[in-house]
This record gives sequence, C-alpha cells and structure tokens, in this order.
Amino acid sequence: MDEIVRQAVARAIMTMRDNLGERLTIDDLAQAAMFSKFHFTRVFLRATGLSPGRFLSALRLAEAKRLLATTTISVADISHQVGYNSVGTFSARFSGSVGFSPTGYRQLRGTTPRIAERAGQPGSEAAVRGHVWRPPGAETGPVFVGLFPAKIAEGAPARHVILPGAGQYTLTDVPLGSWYVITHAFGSCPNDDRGLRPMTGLAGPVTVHRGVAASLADVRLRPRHGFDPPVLLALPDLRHAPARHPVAV
DNA sequence: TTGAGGTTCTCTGTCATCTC
DNA sequence: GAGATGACAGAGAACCTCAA
Repeated sequence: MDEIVRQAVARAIMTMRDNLGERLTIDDLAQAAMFSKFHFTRVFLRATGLSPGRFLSALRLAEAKRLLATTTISVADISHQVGYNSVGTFSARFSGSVGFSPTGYRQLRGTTPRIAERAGQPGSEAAVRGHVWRPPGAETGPVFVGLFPAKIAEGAPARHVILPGAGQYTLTDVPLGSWYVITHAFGSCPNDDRGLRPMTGLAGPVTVHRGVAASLADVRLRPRHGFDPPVLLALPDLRHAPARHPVAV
C-alpha cells in the first residue's frame, strides 16, 4: 500500500477514534485524510476492506462493548457516548452485530459460552477447509475460525469452529454463496514481551458452488493492527479457553 | 488516476408497543 | 421505569459510469 494512502487512512481512523461520540460525515473524514470524498472512500475500502461508514460504526459498537463489559454506565448513556441519538437504533445495531442485546452482553461480561450461526441458511454439503498458520516462532491459544459475508466478524457466522490452536480446520455443510474466512486468537510473538496480543487472519472470498465438494482457504494469523476492523461478534474467552479438541459445530 | 453526477441502497432516528 | 423489538421514512453513503 502506498505510504501516502496509508498515512491518510491512518489519519481518518484516528479522527474516528477521537470523535466516536460526534456526528462524523464522509466529508469530515476525507478532509482529515486530505483527499476528495470520492477518492477517500475508494482508498479506505481498499485499505481496510470496509467502507468508512461501516468502519466507524464498528468502532462505535466496539467501544460500546468495552463500556458494557467494564463499567456500570446505563445502556442509554453508552448509546449516547458512542454517537447514537436513539437507544432503539443502538440496541438493534448492537444486537445484530454482537449477537446479544446490550444488557445480555453485559450479563455475560464480554464473553459467550456458545456462538449461534446464521439462521435460515441451508447447508450445501460442501466444505471449506484449510490451514491456519501462525507467525514463525509465535504461540497462540485457541483459534476462532468463522465464515462471514463481509471482511468483518459481525453478526452470526455462517459456520464456525474453535480450534485448540493454529492448524488444520474444516467447516462442513457450508451454505452456498461467497464467504470470508476470518480467524481470531490471542498469542505471543518472539521478541515481543507485551504478553498475549490479539491476532487476526483473513482469507477469501471463498465461493461455495453447488456440486463442489470442498473449497480451500489457508489463513495466516498476524498481530492485529490499526487498519483491522474490530471483532464485533461476542466470542468465547480465547485467552483462557482450554486448548483441547475443536468445538463441535 | 482522480473528480463528479445520478441512482440505488443501507443505515439511522422516531415512534409505538411489549417485556421484565 | 428501563430496555428490547419492529415498522417506516428520510438522509446520507455506496456504487456505477463517464470525463478530464
């Protein structure tokens, strides 16, 4: 990625993070990036995989998740703090993206024992399989592998599995369509004494056709960086989950 | 490569209603 | 009373296409 573009997108994301409670428009963000709004939308999409609006919305919901899990601030106050004027809209958006209502998520303290999959999506007998690779020398805990329609872990996955660590995965009975394989884990890298860090990986889109038995999609885990959209879906606690057998789906 | 116009579509806010 | 849910309308973002 061009260094100028990288810096422009970074400036826009910083503006988003600094103004989560404000009413930001594409014009404001394009101004921060010093591009026209047309060009800005294109380069932002290319850099992050999400449109600026969706990325901002994801940051807001991620901040709401943090506040719900770590404070006792009311749902109404949190919805205002992260830029929503309507608690109804906030609650609906939160439920759709995280998989739990705001109060439900708070009761779970930020983790969930199980992940629901996309309803109304008939399976196809096809499988998506591949290998989750970790960075050389890195150690990881359990690895979440999920199929999503976009480049963000948001809403119920079409199919998912939790592996005891990096390695081979298979997702069976995958619905027809185009899917991104998104992985999430915590791990430590050599020469990095910051302890467990969130790691992410993305592959796809993988298109599942009728009559095709299996599609291959290898994923490389890497430490998360600022251009990665936050994980909105509520996941099991991957820092402490026992590293045993894959969780059946 | 970048900017701009027109169209389509998604998201948000509002409101009513319901549950806890 | 606080929060969740669903319907609906409007605003704004995304997309497509073309021109410079």
